Amino acid sequence: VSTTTETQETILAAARLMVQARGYNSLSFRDLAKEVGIKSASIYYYYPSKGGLGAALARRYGDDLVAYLTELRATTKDWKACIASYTEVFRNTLLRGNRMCLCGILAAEREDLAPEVTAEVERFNALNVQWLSEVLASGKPKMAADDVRQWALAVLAAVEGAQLVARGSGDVAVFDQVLAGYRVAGLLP
Amino acid sequence: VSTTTETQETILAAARLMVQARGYNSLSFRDLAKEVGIKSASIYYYYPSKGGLGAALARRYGDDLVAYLTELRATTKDWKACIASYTEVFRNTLLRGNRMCLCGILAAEREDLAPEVTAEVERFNALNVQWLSEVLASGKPKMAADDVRQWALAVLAAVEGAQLVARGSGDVAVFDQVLAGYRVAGLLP
DNA sequence: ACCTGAACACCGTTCAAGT
DNA sequence: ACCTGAACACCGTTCAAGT
Repeated sequence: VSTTTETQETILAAARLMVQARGYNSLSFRDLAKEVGIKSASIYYYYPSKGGLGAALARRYGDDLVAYLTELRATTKDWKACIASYTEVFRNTLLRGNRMCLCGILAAEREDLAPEVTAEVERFNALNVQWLSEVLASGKPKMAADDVRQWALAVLAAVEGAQLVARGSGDVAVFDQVLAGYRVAGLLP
Repeated sequence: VSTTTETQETILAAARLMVQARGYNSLSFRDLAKEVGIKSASIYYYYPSKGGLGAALARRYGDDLVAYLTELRATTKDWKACIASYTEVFRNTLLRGNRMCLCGILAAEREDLAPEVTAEVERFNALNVQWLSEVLASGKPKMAADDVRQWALAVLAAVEGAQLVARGSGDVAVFDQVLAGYRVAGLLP
């Protein structure tokens, strides 16, 4: 159980937006500190290193998504609507300044990540596969558990890929077109 | 028509591997120069800036892929075998040091790219969609051209996503599992 | 034509010092 | 408890100078 101070929250929020927009490597402690209103050296009072901040960032990102998805599943009965809301999350990220899923962009930068950050990225993927598996299984009750899991992993990868290519094109319409293609193929309901 | 010197080729080859492994932002001119056997300032004799090198890198990457794919299509009649070889290219990239498609990792770093580099990333995507469209159309001759193109774009995004998630997991088996999921869904033949 | 050392403003990080 | 300035070795880039 960890508590965070107000300053820590400000740091996390600002850093998240910066990393989603420009990547982990481009995150400058001096720029981040300027945004928060402190000096770059002060960040080290709250986080031991850039890796430490990155890990906290990824963990919080996963926690927030799980909170949203849990709530979504509790209030939305239709599994197809659940999947639609799921993909909408990734779409909205693009809409907000052509940003990427935090863990998607971290995956691309894997070789530069501290082990603690890599671990959080893997946890994030596992969380997504878990939730997707539950939703997909509720839609196809007769499907074998292993097949459902494989499907869930494919959905995660496909949506991350759609976001990556759309971002590279700088055009949300590409995201929509790719997802339409997934639906025609039967990957998405 | 542009010719490249021997030194330029050495720079391009070394830089490609470095960017695929660690990303564009992490590419250090000092490290690159050390690899080539010159000083970092000398790179500016061949390329006007990091952006200029990045653009040359992406263009060459696209050219090389097109050359391979054209040859592949000329020698392989079966469209399913063509698609299988296509995905194999991405798989092999992962196998060589957990590397990523150059333009995939550049797409993730889009906000930090010079406009000339972004343009090359978009060209790369277009090249892939074009080739995939031709192959898929040969497999489904009755499908409408727009639908084929949408399918092709979906395949590109899906494979890029599979690579991204697999790299984040540091495990090629994830790539294989995702692709198996695509095949079951019908996205891949 | 091709290469270099030295300088510039940047970066993450450390640390002794301030309140 | 919280913050800072100054220093370290890095970075891309420039440029005058070398052969």
